This record gives sequence, C-alpha cells and structure tokens, in this order.
Amino acid sequence: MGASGHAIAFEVRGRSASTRARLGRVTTPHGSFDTPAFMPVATAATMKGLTPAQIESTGAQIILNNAYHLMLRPGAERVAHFGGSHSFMRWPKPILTDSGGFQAWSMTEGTKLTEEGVEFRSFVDGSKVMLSPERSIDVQNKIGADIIMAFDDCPPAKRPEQLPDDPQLSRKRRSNPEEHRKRLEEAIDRTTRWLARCVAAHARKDEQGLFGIVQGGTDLELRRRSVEQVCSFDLPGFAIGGVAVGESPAEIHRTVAEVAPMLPDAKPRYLMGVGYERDILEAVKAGVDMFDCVLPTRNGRKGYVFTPTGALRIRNSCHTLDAAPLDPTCDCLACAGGFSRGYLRHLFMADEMLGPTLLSIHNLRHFQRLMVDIRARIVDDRWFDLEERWPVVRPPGTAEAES
RNA sequence: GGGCGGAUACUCAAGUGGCCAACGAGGGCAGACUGUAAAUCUGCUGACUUACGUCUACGGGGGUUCGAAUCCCUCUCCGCCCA
Repeated sequence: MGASGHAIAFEVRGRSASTRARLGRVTTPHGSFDTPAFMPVATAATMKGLTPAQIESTGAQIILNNAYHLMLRPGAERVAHFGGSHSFMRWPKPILTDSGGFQAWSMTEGTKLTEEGVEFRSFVDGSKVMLSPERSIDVQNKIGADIIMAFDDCPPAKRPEQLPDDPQLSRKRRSNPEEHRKRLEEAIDRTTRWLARCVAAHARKDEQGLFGIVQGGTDLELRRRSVEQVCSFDLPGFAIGGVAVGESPAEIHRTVAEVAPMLPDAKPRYLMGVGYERDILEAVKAGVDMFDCVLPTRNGRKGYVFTPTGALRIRNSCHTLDAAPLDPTCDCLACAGGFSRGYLRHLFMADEMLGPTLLSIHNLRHFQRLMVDIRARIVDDRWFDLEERWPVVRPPGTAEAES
C-alpha cells in the first residue's frame, strides 16, 4: 500500500518548464509503470493474437481488461477461480480494468439507462444484464486488476450510430443543443452519485486503486462542475472520460487542455480512450499521465501501420515487391525481425493470422517508443525535435493549445 | 460421322428482343476505425471522363429487326451420348 493509504502510489519525478507535462511513476501491487504511459487494450483478457511475452516485447508496462466483456464471458467468478486476471492471462504486471460504462455508449442497442444502472442485452446469449456501480465494482474486485475504474455515465458526443455522413443525423444533433447539454448535466450528476456507490462497494481498497471519472462533454462549465464533484472523493487517481466519443480532434485537444489542469496535481491523470499520436502529445502537454487506446491493435489487425512518417496500409499494392521493413528505425519483432512489407502484405492478402499479430506488435511498439521519447523530452523540455520524429503535427482547424 | 448441351467482364455465375456496360458472389483496388460484440464496416471494379456523355463489349463471322448478350445461318472450341 502506498504512502497515501491507497493501493496505488504516484510519484512525480520531473516537470516540463514550458508545459504542464510531468514525468512520473505509478506503483501498484504488481509493479510500477512510467508515466506518461500508453496502456494497450486487452479487452477479453487477451491482446488479440499476442502472447504475454510478445506484449512485453513492445515495452508495455500496464494493460487494460474490460469488466463488461469478462463479466459476460467467461464470467468474473471464472476469472477469480483462476486467481484473477494476472494469473488467468499470464500477465504478471499491472492491469487496469474498465468498468463497462463505456459499453453503455458503444452498445446502445437494447440498453436501458436508469438511476440503478444500465441494463444491457448480452451479446453472448441475448439475456438481460444489469450493470450497476455495485455490480461493476464487484466484477472488477473479482477480476483483480491493480487499477479499477468507476462505473460512469458516458454520453455520446454524436449519435452512437456511425453515420457521420447522414445529413438527417447531423440536423437532429444541431437542432437541439440544449437537449444535449441537459443530457451532459444528467450524466455528470449521475456519474457522481454512482461514484459514491462505487466507493462504498469497493471491497479490496488495499489491493486495488479506484479511479474516478470526470464527464461533461466539451462544455467547460459542466467539466468544472464534474471535476469539483468527482475530485472531492479521496481516490488514488482521476480520469477524463467522455472524450473521443465522436468529437473532432480540435474539440478533444481543447477539452483536455482545459480539464487536465483542474485535476489534482498529486494524482495520476488518465485520459480514457485516446488516441492518435498528436492527441497523446497534446494531452501530455496539458498534464495527462495515462492513456489507453485500441488503435494500435484494432487498426493493426486490419493492415493499418503506424510509422513516424505517417500511416501505411500494408494491403496497398505499392508494397507488393517492397523488401523494406515497415519502419527502418523500429526495433520491434516485425521490423527488427526483418519481415518485409511485401511479405507482410502477402500475409494480409492470404488472411494469415501472423499478419495481424506482427502489425499489432509493431503498432504497439510504435506507441511505446513515442512514449519513451515523450518521457525523455519532459525534463529537458525540448519539444521541437519531437515533432520531427513523430506524426504529431496538429491537423488544420485545431486550436493552438499551447503557450 | 450423327445427336444433344454449352461458350457472358479477372474468376464463378444470372440474364432469353428495348428498363443491359449487363443481377449476385468471389477476387482485386481504395477508404474508415480514438475507455474493442471489429480478421468489422463503406465505396469502386470495361475504357476515356469530375460529371453529362462517348466508345468498345456477352466465342468468330454473317443475317433478321427501328432496336440483339437474347432470334436465324455458319464457323471454332468444350462437354455428354450414339456409331
């Protein structure tokens, strides 16, 4: 247990002079990890297609599991039977579980939101499943991650259906902004009430640190109110939720730049679900310490390659005869292993499972190397050359977040 | 030698007089993906063109018709049956 009285301790080891970025270390019952940290996502207690040794080879020091998915299959009790997720998936290092609050947003079909919790329809067998703060914490206690997340109410920025081109949808959204604000208000207050229930239900405070989650969309006033409420709880860390749920990169950057500094300086700050390299860099500069994102793995499995000079789609025909590695500067199993773009393309065209594995490894390593570089830049405060080594140039229309 | 059936775009395969540059599937080409129901989803796929459109095309050649992938003749090739 850390000096704070929590299972999780946070130590700030250095600060950037020109930005709010800080270098740190979080210590958990299963070891510590350096911050700013990128935490890859292993939803169902597996980093799809990778062994723990392969995960470790990417430099990951902490990974995510998802309470909702593990609750449905194989069941929290089953995971507990094997001694919790660390032992179950053979990953001895830190694990963080997401509470399932995000799934209420991403799987809206057939979900019912009440003060009690969210009623889902199980995608496994179609049965009705109630996920409440108490149930989520119970599940997370059983899974046994080092860091567990509050069960929050995470409203979408857009309609959940992925139809950004549908003019009808955007008209609907534009026509009633007050309705959306009302929804956000409801979400932050409910998130606070649910947090109190999470804290009360948490049965393993000495072994697992519970993080609170701030909501409020892109509305600064609502964010401020949410921060006041959530940070009034004595918790070992706080997260910014409700970001990257449909907003533009510019909105993400602005919101994070505003909200991160409001969170307690002495506790780790976790930006949930973000993101692209540019998003991570901007958030680090705003004072965020922890990130998670499915992009390196999900996109890697589809042939999308992250490189310092930008994205590569390995299926593109221009790689057919290319003997070069994905990234000549990369030391991952795929690049240092000498696998050519032409070979990797072949694996994808032939639907061979080694392809997604190797690209996931490469993408994960890409993000870990980005974090190593970012950490090295924080203390000496040299940011300019970092932007030459990583594709972090702000997209057009993004607010000038710094200075 | 005779009889019957078949030949459609990269592949398989629908289409039997105009609504056909031709259903569908595969393949190919390209795109999306931010707290993972994601090996998913979307678009394109004869040529030129932003598009309108124009041209070339349903085995080869000839014909009927205002109009043919579709009907007739003939040739080539393939399959099955009879000799």
